[in-house]
Amino acid sequence: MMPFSNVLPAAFFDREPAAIARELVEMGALLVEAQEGSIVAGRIVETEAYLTGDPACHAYRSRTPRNEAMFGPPGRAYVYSIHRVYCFNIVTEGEGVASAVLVRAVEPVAGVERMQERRPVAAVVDLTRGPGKLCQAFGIDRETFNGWDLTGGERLWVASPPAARQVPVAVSPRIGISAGQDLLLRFYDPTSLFVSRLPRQPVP
DNA sequence: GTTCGGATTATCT
DNA sequence: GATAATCCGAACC
Repeated sequence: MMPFSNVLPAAFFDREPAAIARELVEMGALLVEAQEGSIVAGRIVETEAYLTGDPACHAYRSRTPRNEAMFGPPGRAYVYSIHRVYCFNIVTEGEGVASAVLVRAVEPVAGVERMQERRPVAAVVDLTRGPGKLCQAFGIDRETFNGWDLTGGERLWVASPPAARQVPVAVSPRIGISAGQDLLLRFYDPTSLFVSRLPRQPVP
């Protein structure tokens, strides 16, 4: 049996995105990329939710070719490029509702050598700590994977872990946005070395 | 057609 | 922590 085959179904993603973002970290969900002869997997340790009516959401202003995938059914991928880098999101809620969960970091579980082929860096921690980095390590690009059905268990999917677990979850504002900074929609495992940024120090 | 800015990263101090 | 790199997409004219 193929490892990491407990594929999360569309129903899991047909819910409010903040709850999904939190649960993916809490349950230790796995992001899996497989082709013949190779498999790459990582535990999701950092996510952000982007909601409808949220000024930081790409679909806040209007429906455009760029954000089209976010309006699709739950459990699809929304991949976009920024500063010449790809970011990977999972579309949430029903078709026609534009919301998503951004996966910002994973902790490698399998296929480190394959990741290093795609992203030659000295330190393993630099393979997948950050949204652009993990896309490179997993071979995720917009052309192939924007709109990809992640619930089919083919090529790229999200799985629940082989053994149930409860990961601690910390909450903070989202990273790198100018609007919606007051919302606490970033979720991460505070014990993971693969989280992209430590919490900002409180301002006195 | 032109302008503007970004859900980042690498590299510098 | 600060900043340059760098280019695509969206908005506006």
